[in-house]
Amino acid sequence: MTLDDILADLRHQTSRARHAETGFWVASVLRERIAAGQLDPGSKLSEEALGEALGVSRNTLREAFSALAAERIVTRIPNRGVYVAQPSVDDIREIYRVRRYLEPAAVAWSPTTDFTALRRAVERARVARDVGSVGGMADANQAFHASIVALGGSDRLDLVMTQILAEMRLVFHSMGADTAFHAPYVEDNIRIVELLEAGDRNDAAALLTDYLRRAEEQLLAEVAAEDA
Amino acid sequence: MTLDDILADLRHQTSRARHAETGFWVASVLRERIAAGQLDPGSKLSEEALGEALGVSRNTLREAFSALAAERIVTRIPNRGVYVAQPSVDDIREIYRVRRYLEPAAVAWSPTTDFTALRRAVERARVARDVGSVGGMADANQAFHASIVALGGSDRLDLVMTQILAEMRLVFHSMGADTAFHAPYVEDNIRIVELLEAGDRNDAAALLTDYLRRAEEQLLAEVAAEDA
DNA sequence: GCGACTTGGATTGTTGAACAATCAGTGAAA
DNA sequence: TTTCACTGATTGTTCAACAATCCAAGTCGC
Repeated sequence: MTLDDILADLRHQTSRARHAETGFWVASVLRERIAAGQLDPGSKLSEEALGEALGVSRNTLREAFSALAAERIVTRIPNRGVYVAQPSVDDIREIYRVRRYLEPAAVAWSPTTDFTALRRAVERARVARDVGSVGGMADANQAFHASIVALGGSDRLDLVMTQILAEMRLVFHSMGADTAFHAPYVEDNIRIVELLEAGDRNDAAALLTDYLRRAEEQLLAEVAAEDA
Repeated sequence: MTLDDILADLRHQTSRARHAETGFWVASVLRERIAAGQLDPGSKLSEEALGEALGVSRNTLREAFSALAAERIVTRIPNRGVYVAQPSVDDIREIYRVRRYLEPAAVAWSPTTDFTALRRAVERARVARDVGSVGGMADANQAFHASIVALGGSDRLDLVMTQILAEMRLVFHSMGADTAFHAPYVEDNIRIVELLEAGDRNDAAALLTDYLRRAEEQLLAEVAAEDA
C-alpha cells in the first residue's frame, strides 16, 4: 500500500471526536496504522498531507506527534519533519537490555500467584503455531511477554513494556518478513509458565533470561544477514 | 513565593532559543522550577498567564505541557487545565513498586563492575549528613539511586528512573518539610556499595529491597500523619 | 431556607492563516 | 570538480478567532 493510499484511507476515517481529545485521537489512529505495518519504518509523515487527510489542523497534528515521539514510535528531526521510527541495531540491543531487566524481575519478585493470563497467552501461541499463523504467533507472544511484566502490578512498567513491544513490531516490519521467528520459543514460554505454577520462580527467571539472550542474538543475526 | 512572583521572575528569563526548540526550552524551564519547588504541587498553570510570562504563544506552551504531562510532572485535566502534579498515596506506592523492580534488578544482574559513581554519591551523602545539610543529603541520595539504575546501562530505564525521582521530589514538596528523612539510610547505602564491591550482588540486592520497603513504609506513615 | 436549573464569564480546545527559519537541491561561477 | 548563492518546499512559531466546556453565581419553584 502506497503512502497516498494510506492518506486516502485516512480521509474516510469517520466520527472524529470533537473537543478535548482530537490530538489524542490523532495519536491513536497513527499508532494503530504504524503498529499494523501500514506505514513503513522510515517513511516521512508530512504535516500538510497528514493534517489534510485527517481533517485536522497542523497544530493539533503536532500535539499528536509530540506524544508519539515520546513513545519513540516516531522520530522527530528538527526542521526536517517526523518519520516512522526505524530501529537501529543499537535500538534492538537497548530493547533487549530493558526486557532482560523488566521481565525476569517481574517473574522473580512479583507477589502474585495468578498466572491465568500467561496460560491463556501460551495456549493462543500454541494454537497459532499449529495452525501456521505467523501473525497470530507474534500477537500471542507479545501478549505473553506483556503479561509477564504485568505480574509486577506496576502501571508504569506496563507502559514501558507496551512501548518496547511497539518498537519490536517496528523491528519486524523493517526486516522484510517476520519469518518463523517465534516458533521455537513457544515451548520455552510453556515451560516458563509451568515453572511458575510449580513455584520455581528463580528457575523461571533464569530460563527467561536465557531465552531473551537467544532471541536477541537471533534477531541481530537476521538483521546483519539482511544488511549484507 | 507567590505565583505572581514566579510569573514576574519568569518574565526576566533571558535569551530564548529561537527556532526549532522553543517548546523544548519552555518544558525545561518549567521542569526546573517545579523540581526546585518554586511551583507548589497542585497549583494551576494557566496557559494565558504562563504564555505571557514566558513570551511564548499558547500553542507552543501546549507542546511543552504535552511533554511534561508524559513525564507525569504535570497533570492535565481536559477542559480544566494543567496542574503541577500532586502525588497521591497510590502514586507513592507505584513509585516504590517501580523502584523495587528496577533497582534490585540493576544491582543483581548488571554486567558492570565499576562502582565509582555509587562510591562518590554515598561519600557526598555522608558529608552532607555530617554537615547537617538536608538538601545536600536529598540530592546525594537521588544521585545514588540514579546511579544504581544506571548500572544497568539502559537509557530507557535511566529515563524512567529520572522521572520517578522527579516525582519523588514532588512528594517531598507536598509534604511540608522533607525533615531528616534520608539520614538513617546513608548507612544502608554505604553497606550496599561495600557488598557490591565485595561481589555479593545478591546480598546487595536483598538489602536494597528491604531498604526500599522500609522507606516506603516510613513515607506512607508520614503522609498519613500529615493528613490527620 | 433549600435544591434544581439557568445564565454568564473565564478558560481550554482547535482552527486557519501568516511569517520566520531552516533544509535539500539546483545551477552558475571559479 | 568544487563552491556558493539562490530557490522552493517544509517545519517552527505566532496570532486572532471561534467552539466547547466548566465553574460559580444567581434565579426559580417549592
